[in-house]
Amino acid sequence: MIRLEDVARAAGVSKSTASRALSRPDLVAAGTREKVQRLAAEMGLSLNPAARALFTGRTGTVAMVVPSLTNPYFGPILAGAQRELSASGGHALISSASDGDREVELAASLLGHADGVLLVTPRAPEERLRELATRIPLAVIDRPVPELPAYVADTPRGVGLLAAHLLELGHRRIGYVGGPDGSSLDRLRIDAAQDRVRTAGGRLDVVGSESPDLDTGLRLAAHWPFDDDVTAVVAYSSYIALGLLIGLRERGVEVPGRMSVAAVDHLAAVGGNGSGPLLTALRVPLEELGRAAAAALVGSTPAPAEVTRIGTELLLGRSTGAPAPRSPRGT
Amino acid sequence: MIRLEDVARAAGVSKSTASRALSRPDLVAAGTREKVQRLAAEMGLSLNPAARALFTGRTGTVAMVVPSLTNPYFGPILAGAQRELSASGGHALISSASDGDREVELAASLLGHADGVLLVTPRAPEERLRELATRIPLAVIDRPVPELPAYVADTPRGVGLLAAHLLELGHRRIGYVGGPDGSSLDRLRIDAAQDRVRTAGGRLDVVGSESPDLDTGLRLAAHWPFDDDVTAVVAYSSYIALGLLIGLRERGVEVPGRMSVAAVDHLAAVGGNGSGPLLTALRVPLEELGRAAAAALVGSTPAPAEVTRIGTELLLGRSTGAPAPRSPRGT
DNA sequence: TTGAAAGCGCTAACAG
DNA sequence: CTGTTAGCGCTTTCAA
Repeated sequence: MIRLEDVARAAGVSKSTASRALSRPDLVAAGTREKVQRLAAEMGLSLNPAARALFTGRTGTVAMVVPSLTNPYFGPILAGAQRELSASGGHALISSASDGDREVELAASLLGHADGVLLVTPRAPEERLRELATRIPLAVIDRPVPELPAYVADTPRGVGLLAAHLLELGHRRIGYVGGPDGSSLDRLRIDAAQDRVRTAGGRLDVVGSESPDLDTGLRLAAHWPFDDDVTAVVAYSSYIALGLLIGLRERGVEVPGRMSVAAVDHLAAVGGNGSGPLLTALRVPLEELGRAAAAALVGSTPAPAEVTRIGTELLLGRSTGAPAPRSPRGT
Repeated sequence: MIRLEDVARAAGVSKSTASRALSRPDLVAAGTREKVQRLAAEMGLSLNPAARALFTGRTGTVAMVVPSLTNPYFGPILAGAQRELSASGGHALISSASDGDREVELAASLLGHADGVLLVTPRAPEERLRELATRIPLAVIDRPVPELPAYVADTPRGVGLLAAHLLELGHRRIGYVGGPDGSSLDRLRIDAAQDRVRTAGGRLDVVGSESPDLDTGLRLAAHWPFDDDVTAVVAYSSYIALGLLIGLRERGVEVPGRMSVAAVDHLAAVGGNGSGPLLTALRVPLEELGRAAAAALVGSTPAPAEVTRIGTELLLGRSTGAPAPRSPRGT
């Protein structure tokens, strides 16, 4: 590995001048500058990041902590953050934490390794997160933590749109498949949906704490957890929704004929061959979430310690339709 | 951030003794050792990784380069590698490279940041990869590169199993949906399937270069690319297979009644409620791939420069069955 | 505009 | 068993 000193010697200048020619070009004579830069490129100089970090105290790296690397929901978030980081010459450290304690522990252990930590849907108590933030720059994704820079997809608002759509189609009894207990965002979503549905004189039945898999959807379709008069279901995960769609159809329940299905993310809501996407869902700007949070962490100005909400968009697909008539009079 | 010197002072010893008490405890008197260790813990000492790396030349970090962070196929691989790394106190750097050039460029730029690089399904020419390996320790996942430590899922063998299964059910005309051009593994898979199918007097029809999405499957179901006498399809991605399953059923083609569908990975092959998994597929040990490759990179002994094949397992699901009779005599 | 020198925090020879 | 010392490669005062 070729060092600054090698280039300096080749250029016939001192280390200091070589260093300046690269990091503060305006401080050296044009001729010297160009010679050093050319040689650096030719010789393939790569400044030792450790030495650099030791002096500057900055690593150029941001760490991302996610609950799980296998959950496809986090992929786009990581991708967005990673793209933003490499655009500014930085790198992304990544790790997964099984629970809130491990999250905080991990983030703290990252102190000298990264300039900041991006916590994605962290589960530690707010107080611990705020305490952590006093030790290392923090940004949070998909959890609104007061007094911390947080970036959340405004899915509560989006679920309102979803509920409105279903109500407009005529549904009054709607099921909701919720996420892990203690997800503050899921609670907000449920509240938002409740509001709309109740206002319209309907009822929302909630089952909770389901994991975001196809499997969950298939299982729920097989062991139906809702009352028989439920005519539409919203799942917080599009994989659950897809599982429901497949499972219901396998059991002879037409979707959307007898049951409408919708999802709170758009990961599996694909396929618009003229007939519209497969699933009615919320388009959630996951990459943008990651990008914004990463930008907040690497930006020269400290990130504002406030919650930033990013809007979602209703994606009308062919998994929702008018409810089947209650008594088989029509058709 | 509290430094070694602070702890040394508090313990009334020199920096060197404090350093030794932590990294080579056997070289220090029991009393001193315990005092230093206790104080280090109490004061929350965290050794500066940059200083450490500057001296030792090792960062304790391994970089992983994947083609895409949004493709769910890579999640489990990353998870396996990351788990292995953190088990040995290391960290994982992550980035995605859009093409072969960028891959090599990226890996080279990682030189001082990571002790080694894990390339997942890299697309650069073998020669460039071998050249890269002379500059930084390398391990490759899911591409057999001679003279490099490579860990590949033996899906060619697995596809043979899949083909045998379909042939045994009575299928003779089988479709195959292949991946991006130039994937050496996919070529091997196609060859393996061809072999089996031809030997049994059947024919394999291949369409290629499809991206691994649900969407692709839906599209193919809508614009059927195979001859009408094809009675079974194998897709290299389970998301494509799932899309096919949904799309075909939506068009009234029963699966597996009129068309059998199978996949070369098990990501979407879920749901065994007594009736078996939704999809017939190959269980591919993705986490194990990541784990093994990461272990090779951090192990004290250099990784063997050879291809290690990891077996797959046939997962019989309810998306495959006997072909429908050609002429509608029976039933 | 440039060079000499100090030092970031740590570890490992080398004496004692 | 422990302390002193030097130095990893870089950046930045401080003088020239």
